[in-house]
Amino acid sequence: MKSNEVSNNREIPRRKTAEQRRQDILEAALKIFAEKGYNGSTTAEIARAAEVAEGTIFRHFSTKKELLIAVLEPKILEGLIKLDKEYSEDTPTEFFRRFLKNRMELIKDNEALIRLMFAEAQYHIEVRESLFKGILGQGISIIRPWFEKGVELGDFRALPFLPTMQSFMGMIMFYGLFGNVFLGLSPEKTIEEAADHMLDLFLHGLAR
Amino acid sequence: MKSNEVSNNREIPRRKTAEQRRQDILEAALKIFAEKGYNGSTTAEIARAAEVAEGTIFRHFSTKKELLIAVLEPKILEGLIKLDKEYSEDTPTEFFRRFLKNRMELIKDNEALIRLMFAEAQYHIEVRESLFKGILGQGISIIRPWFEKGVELGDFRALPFLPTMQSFMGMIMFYGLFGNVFLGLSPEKTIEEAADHMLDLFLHGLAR
DNA sequence: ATTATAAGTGAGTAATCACTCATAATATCA
DNA sequence: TGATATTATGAGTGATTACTCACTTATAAT
Repeated sequence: MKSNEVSNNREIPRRKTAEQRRQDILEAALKIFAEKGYNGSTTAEIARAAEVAEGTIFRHFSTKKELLIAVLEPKILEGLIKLDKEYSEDTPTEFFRRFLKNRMELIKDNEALIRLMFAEAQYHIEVRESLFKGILGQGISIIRPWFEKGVELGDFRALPFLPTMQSFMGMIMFYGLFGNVFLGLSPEKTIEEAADHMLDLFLHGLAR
Repeated sequence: MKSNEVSNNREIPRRKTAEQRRQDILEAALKIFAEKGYNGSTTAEIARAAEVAEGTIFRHFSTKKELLIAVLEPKILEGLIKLDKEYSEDTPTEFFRRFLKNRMELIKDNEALIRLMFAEAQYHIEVRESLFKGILGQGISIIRPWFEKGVELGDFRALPFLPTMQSFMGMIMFYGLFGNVFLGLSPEKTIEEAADHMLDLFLHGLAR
């Protein structure tokens, strides 16, 4: 019988599964890393936050850096897949609205993770590559056909694709990562509102 | 007579001025910090890069953190002032073009500094404040009257100021900090071209 | 029950780090 | 030319850190 199955009246400690421990450590590591940066965090502190002994970390991850990679690597793609069921009946404009909202929500939901990713991407090549493949690259390749469709239909102007996307991504990223911190925007604004404003600006511009 | 003044034929070491030494250290520190981050850099390494003894660093800066602050603090405002001579004859649109170009050049010229600043702003309040006051805040306050003038003249739509600026700043920052790295944009494109494209997009939008 | 395996622990370790300080080198002043 | 002040030096220091390992505890297999 599996020992974790049913409560019996013996008063004995029940151990979490190895997988659960791993998750505890990952969760704690994300928290600490996001707070203090990779080099500013200690394995002792992470262990404390995860409520495990320091040695336990190294049973699950052979080095601190491997822990960082594990924190960043897998989660990224989770939220991206949804969009891949192509709503092929959408107009390009409708697609952009959906995409924008999805990304803004994704960023808000994983703010610590993404912030950490951008910060550490500066110093670790692996992270940089992961960031490009995971967030920026995926976004670009999903958008591209819709962009081109929009141009064909005459809905969009035939602007150069990559520079245009760079600006678009910049708007989104900056909103999620720095917006509320630096510009003191009212946080009670919903993502919905913010997304609508950004889309309006992106599609129609500031000029009358 | 000042000892550093004229070359004489005695073969003796000439000491740099204290100020010059300070600059050497600051320059080296910027390089190393930008490369590896604050916590990833060691004072020994900075000393080596500056070609001074490690102790010398601490004669000029009492702590490593003070060195970081000194690296970031003063330079920021240098490039900003130019714009303050108000070209009051400009149209709002012309102002935005000038502003955009100025900021993009400023970012390109100080890429390491600004990249470092954004990275460390996550972890040090002083840096965060300095970033807001120095780059983002200044930009916002310079733009505002021109934005309002543009709305009054009927050149611009009456969009909410801060969210609009957030997107604008996002486009600029992302271009400077991540654009070439992540999106593989052709680096032979001049800033001029990039700025013109960004302004076009910002003013008129993607939609036809 | 007994044994075998997997998982957890935390004191210990070698390396590294920011910072100090006694000494030396250079510059300034009398 | 000395006397004094300023700046530079780098070996030394205590604190911190990532990682190890001998050992304990829990679970699975026989």
